[in-house]
Amino acid sequence: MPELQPARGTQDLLPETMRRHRRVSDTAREQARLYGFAEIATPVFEFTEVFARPIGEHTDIVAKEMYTFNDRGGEEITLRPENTAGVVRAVLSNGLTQSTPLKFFYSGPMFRYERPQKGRFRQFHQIGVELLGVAQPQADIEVIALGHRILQALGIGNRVTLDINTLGDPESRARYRGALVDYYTQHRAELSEDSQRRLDSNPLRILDSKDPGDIGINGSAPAFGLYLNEPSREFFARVKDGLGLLGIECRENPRLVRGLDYYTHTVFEFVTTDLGAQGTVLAGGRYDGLVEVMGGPAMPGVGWAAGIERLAMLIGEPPALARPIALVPLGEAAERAALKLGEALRDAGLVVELTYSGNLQRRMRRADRIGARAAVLIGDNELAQNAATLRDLDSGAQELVPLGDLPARLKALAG
RNA sequence: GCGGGUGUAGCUCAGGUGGUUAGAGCGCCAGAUUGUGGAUCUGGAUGUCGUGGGUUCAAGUCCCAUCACUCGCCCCA
Repeated sequence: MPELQPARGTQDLLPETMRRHRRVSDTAREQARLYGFAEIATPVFEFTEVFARPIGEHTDIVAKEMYTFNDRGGEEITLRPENTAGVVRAVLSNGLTQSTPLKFFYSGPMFRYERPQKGRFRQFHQIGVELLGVAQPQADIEVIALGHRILQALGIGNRVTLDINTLGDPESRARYRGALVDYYTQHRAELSEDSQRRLDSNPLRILDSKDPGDIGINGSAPAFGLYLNEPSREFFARVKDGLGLLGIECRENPRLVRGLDYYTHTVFEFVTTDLGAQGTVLAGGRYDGLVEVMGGPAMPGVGWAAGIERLAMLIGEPPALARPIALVPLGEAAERAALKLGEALRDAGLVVELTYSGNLQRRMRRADRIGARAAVLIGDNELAQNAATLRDLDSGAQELVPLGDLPARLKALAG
């Protein structure tokens, strides 16, 4: 074990970072609540099949990025690489399919065995929503609107753009995929090494290639529009219309292809150019076949997930913390009185920190360091009068205040 | 998994072509100020030079390996 380092791709969330994470997840949770999404939590690990089948055996996530191991009972377990499959499993396990629509919000850690990079970790955190049981495009529109609203609320609406595309229904997608395979197979030798591999694993991905040679070949690749059947075309048009109605700007990107097998119809990504190679900040789509693939009834679904780390890096400073009141006792009797006074002040809702050791000067310096709004000094003089010296640390003014008046006085200061 | 860059104090970084006890700023600690913080002044402590090998009379400095971070590819949030 390499000494005292965290395992590769993991990190400690120290208070400053944690506050940013909390700002992201709290904001998302609150906005999701306004749409009727209820928070749930599913296990951090599941039986491997829960992820392997729905995500797709040949996807990178399943083929090389899952933390999979056998537990002591011999079960094959996987740390969740994403949460949609877990949520669907929970829906099926708990018999929730009777009471659609289902609207869930979640927040928690995910795990992928990848080479770490800026905005990419082996343990990372996602917030996400899933809306199950609604086949209408209104579901797509609301889910995207919720993502949009969260980004706005976080103050980064102007740093991201929304890309949107459709993969059509399974029939359209299969026909298009067939056409692409035919086309690229004819040009197999000219394709980049990566794209030759993609041709076998996920041909739609070739459309998204950054290789200059591939881009040339893509120029005359068949367009999805020709293979979309009428219902799929109509569905996508209604999604776009709804977004327009809500004033949500988006860019139709026919090259937007999502990696997971379960997507159908709408796919979308909010992307930024401020995070290097990791541009995607919130992404998702519709997954109408997933529930059935996992052994449930035919049930449509749409959702998205967002990377908390990535969002936390984009947002500004979180709001300042409430400034504490510092208790500064001097002497044995005062220490005891301060302990009790602290509880009384906290009963009044004040943030109170004790200065634990040292002489007056040291304790006052400590009070200053923690950004205290005021210091409450208690020594023998004060005790004798059942009062305390209240010092305003911003103005430097101080006066003797009866203990009974302290909560009100401090609340006035803190407010 | 592939390719490039970086690794010296808690933090940000100096340390030409190898040469004695490895430096600065910030921060930290102590004092000036034994019932009063911030500012100032004075003094102090920082460290397996990422780790392990190698070359050399001598390695923070050169070589190899390894680990971590970082940028890009792949993929993705």
